[in-house]
Amino acid sequence: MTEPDTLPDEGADPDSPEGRGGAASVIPAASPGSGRSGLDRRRVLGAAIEFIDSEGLNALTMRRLGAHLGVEAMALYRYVPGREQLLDGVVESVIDELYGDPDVHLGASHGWQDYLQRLAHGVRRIALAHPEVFPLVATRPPAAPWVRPPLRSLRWVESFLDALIDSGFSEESAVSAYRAYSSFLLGHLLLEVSQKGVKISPEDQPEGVPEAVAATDLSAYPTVVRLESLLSLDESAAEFEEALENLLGRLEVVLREGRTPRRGDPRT
Amino acid sequence: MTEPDTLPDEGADPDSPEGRGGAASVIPAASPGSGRSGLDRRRVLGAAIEFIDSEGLNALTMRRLGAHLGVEAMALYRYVPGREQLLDGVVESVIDELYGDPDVHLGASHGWQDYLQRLAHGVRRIALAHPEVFPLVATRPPAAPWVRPPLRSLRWVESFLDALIDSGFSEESAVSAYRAYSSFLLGHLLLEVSQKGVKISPEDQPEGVPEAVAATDLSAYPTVVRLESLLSLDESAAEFEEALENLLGRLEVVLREGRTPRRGDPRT
DNA sequence: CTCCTGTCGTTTACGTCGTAAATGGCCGGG
DNA sequence: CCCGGCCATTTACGACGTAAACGACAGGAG
Repeated sequence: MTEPDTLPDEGADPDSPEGRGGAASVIPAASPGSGRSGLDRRRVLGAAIEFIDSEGLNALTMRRLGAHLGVEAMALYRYVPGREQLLDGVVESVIDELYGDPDVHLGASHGWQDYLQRLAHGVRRIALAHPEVFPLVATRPPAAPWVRPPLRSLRWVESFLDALIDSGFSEESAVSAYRAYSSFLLGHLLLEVSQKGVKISPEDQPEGVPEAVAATDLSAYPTVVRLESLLSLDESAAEFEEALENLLGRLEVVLREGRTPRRGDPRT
Repeated sequence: MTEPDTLPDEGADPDSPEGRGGAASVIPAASPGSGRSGLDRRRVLGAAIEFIDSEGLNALTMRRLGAHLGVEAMALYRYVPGREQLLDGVVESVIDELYGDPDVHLGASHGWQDYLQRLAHGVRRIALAHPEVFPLVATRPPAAPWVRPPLRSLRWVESFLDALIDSGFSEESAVSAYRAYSSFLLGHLLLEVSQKGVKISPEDQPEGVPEAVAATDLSAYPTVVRLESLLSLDESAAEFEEALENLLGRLEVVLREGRTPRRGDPRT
């Protein structure tokens, strides 16, 4: 399964925003002249993403977004029906970045494992590029109960199912794989970005006295204290990779044995 | 009423709110008389949870919560510093319901697998009892980077690590298990509640003409259409169980082989 | 050139929000 | 009896989302 080249030696995360060519970056903006004014739905959505990335989700208001675009708040309503739909548009735009990622393919031309691996890393790249937006991707109610985050578009669901079915999966197995894959991506990536957020977010504490900070009393939790350095290690990339490979392994068994795994079946 | 009969055999979900004795239910409220007035931090938090469960997260405002308690909004500020901290308190209260769950233990007295299984189901019960609150549990920035949702309290982290270490896991394996377990819980439960939300949420559309509804054009997605019935099946309980068992299986291997699994190691 | 019509951003306005500050009722100990 | 502390209310302010009316300006038709 070749796989997209992987980690050189230690550390370097291939999905981190700086660590790659530049897919999963900002929206190019539609207008040809692309000068200052000339609003546009794409531009509004792009500015919203940019704004959330840099100021945080809570800071996004119609008025401020307007100001960011050099325009009054009400001008935005010509391109977006309201704030909620603006956020929906943001979510849609962000996952649409997948289409622009040259490493992610819509079909399983190099095998389903390659397909799933590339797709997973593509989504991870997006999550890491927009850590403040990803929780929105994760929690906004999907259009239909069977469109699951983070692959929130019919087109990707279709692509996913086709890829697996074309590769020999039964329809049941493909659907069940879709569910397992969604859970896996959502859990790992949401945890990873929420953790990333905490590294900076605790609203810069301009403590006059850096000593005696309000560090909660840890004496009741000796194990946590003892393992603090282990717990603080950021192994996101390795964990992601390992969980992904485990999932692929499970699916391989399902494919080989041609069945949907069921409770009560004898193991392996 | 020993449960309103529900699905007879196949489906009965042991974690669904009706399907159990009654752990993971509302807060008992502290005051003995427990009549009308006599505000209280516990009561405020309890009312907030109740309110979110019944009206949705977006509907919660200080003023409305006040009204719900028969009180003006400003009265709440005597018990809670502000809206954000109110939400933090809600999250904390909700996971504290774990302590009241007789099926969840703090130690691994019946083996680590029993411990993890009970804990997982306890959290799932909470998620299903408060589907509108759970996204908050999942996305609120945690206190420290190594306190991961959904087990957002030092006490549970301590309990988790101790349980595994006491059962023979190395410190590294215990930490790595903690991470994998968190991802698993978060992904599955968030997906499950978000899906549950969609079943009802699409703001009741009082369409005059039930025909020709704005159903998006599905003709471009034949596989999705063909598999719609499969996709719509709600197999949450089984998926959860299967993924949990798979995780336990992985951990068993880690424990037996006394190592932290690493990329590149020969597979089983 | 003038006028008409459509597009698009601005102005104004309203109701609601979170919350700081001042106010007022009540209650138990001197 | 009064009086200080507790605790809910009242009042007030700035920011928010958005409905509605209002210009400003462009380009085609006469």
